[in-house]
This record gives sequence, C-alpha cells and structure tokens, in this order.
Amino acid sequence: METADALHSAAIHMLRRVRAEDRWTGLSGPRLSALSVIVFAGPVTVTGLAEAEQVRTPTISRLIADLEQEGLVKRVVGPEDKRVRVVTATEKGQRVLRQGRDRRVQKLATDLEALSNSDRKVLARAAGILKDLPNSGQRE
Amino acid sequence: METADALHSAAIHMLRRVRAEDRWTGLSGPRLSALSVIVFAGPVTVTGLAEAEQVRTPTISRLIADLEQEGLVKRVVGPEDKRVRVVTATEKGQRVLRQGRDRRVQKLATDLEALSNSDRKVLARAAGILKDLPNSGQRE
DNA sequence: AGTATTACTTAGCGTAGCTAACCAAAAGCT
DNA sequence: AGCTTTTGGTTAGCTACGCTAAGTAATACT
Repeated sequence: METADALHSAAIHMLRRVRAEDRWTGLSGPRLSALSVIVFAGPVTVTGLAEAEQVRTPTISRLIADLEQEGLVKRVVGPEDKRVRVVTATEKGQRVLRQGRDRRVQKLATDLEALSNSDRKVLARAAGILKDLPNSGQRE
Repeated sequence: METADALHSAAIHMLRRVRAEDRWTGLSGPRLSALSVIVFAGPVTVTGLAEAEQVRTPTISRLIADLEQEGLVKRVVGPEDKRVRVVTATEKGQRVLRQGRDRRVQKLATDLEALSNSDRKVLARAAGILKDLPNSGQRE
C-alpha cells in the first residue's frame, strides 16, 4: 500500500518533469500522444485510436482533422469497409513525432545518467514489471 | 536509453489506468491535483500553488474560485502582506481528497497484489530512486 | 426490401490552459 | 513625504480538448 502510494507519486512527478520537453515540438500532449499511436501502431481507424487513447470518437475525430490540417497525418476511406477512415502518418508527422519523443526520452535518459548502474537496473526491472501488470477491465 | 523509454511508457500507462478512479470524486484531474497540494502542503498562496502545479496564476486563480464555490477550500487575505491570498482546505475538502486519493492508490495497490513479493520490492525501490532524482531546472 | 447497427462527423457545452490588461499593496528611490 | 517600480491576484478573451446528442452514410441482418 505504501508502495502503491510511492509509485503513484513518483510516476506523477517524473512525467510532469519530462512533459516540459513537449513544448519543443509545437504539439500538445494529446496530439503528440495520438500521433505516437498512429506512427507506432501503424495505420489505425478513428475508433481504434479512440480506444487506444481512451477518449470518445468525436474527440479523436476533431483531433485528427486538426492534425491533417497541419499535414501530419492523412485519412483515407477504408478499402474494404467504406465507413471507416484509415489514418496514417505523413513523412512530416513521423519526423516531428520521432524528434519530440526522442527529446522526452532523452531528457529522462539524461536524468538517469546521474544514477548508479544498480539503480538503473532496478528501474529497468520496474518498468518491465509494470508493463506486464494484470491490466484488468479498464474499458468501462 | 531503452530504460528511459520503457520507464516513460510504463509510467504513462500506469497513470492512465489509475486515473479512471478519479471520476468517483466528482472532481477533475486538475482540481484534484490542486486540492492535493492545498491539503498536503498546508496553506499556500495562489502563486505558490501555480508553481507547484506548473501552470500560470490565472489558471489557478479561477480553479480556486471554483473550488471555493463548492466549499472545498477557502481564501483569506494574508495577515502580513495584504496582496496575497492564503488558500486552505475546508473539512469537506480534506475529506473528499483523502477519499479520492485512497481510491486511486487502492486501485494501484490491488493491481500490485497480483505480483510476487520480490517484484513488489523492486517497484518500491524504483519509487524511492525516482523520488531522489536530480530534479534539474524544471522552472523555466 | 427494409430495419438495425456501425463508423464517423457535426454541433454545442464545460473545463482548463494561455496572454494581455488591470487593480491594489508593498518596496524602492530620491 | 511623494513618485515609480515591482509583486500578487483577478478579469477578459482566446484556444484546445473532453463530453453527449444528433445526423449521415455504409454495412449487416432477416
């Protein structure tokens, strides 16, 4: 229970610190996050993206429209099912994302360099453990 | 570097999952976060709170006004300096916060129960390590 | 064929972030 | 003292992003 508490607060502070780097990309957190899914999880549908981001479809719909406006992604009508819109990242989108993400992670990496090897090892193991958490019903 | 990446992504997903519990309090994330600072960091000024939350003063100013409206905090003119407003949590505010926070942490604690003792120990150590990170210039 | 469901968009609302502009109190300067 | 500057906070007005409700087009069901 104290572990949960400590972990919770550690995660909050870590992300808060790292998030400051995002300003550099000119993209907001939500946009960056969505773009990240589009780039790394390949072409996605609007619904798929909404699920990944845990928001409703209208939210994503508008966000995508904005990203498209800026030339970061493009929408094409689904080849099979003409209702769906398949979203892919443009060259520019990929470039911007990679730079931004690198910056975030780089900042964290720099922070971690101040640590001992054994400490870093603990963090690496912790990250692995968290990744495999039960992950019980988060889709309401 | 991969450690930073893994840690980054683990933290994002963990918080995302836990955040769902906040709905229960009837308060939004930012409000909950601000209230948390007010409760745990004792009485604070508007500027102090803005710094803690890493937002500008107008943002906090309005947020506080809303919280006051709901009877969760109260503002009093500073006894020394009459420009400042000292913000404190009301009884109700403290109660709501503790319940909400407990719920978040409880959810995480439940998730952690599925783990082995040694894994939990790793996480506890990781939290401790992160807490003591250099914490270089995050105030621009 | 005709209805139901699904995928997405549009409209409209509330919260929260920002900057710019303002007021009042405190501090600094002759 | 008197005047200016600085500081703490608020107000006004903009944008972004979350939501629900309602609409449209394509698909699925029987």
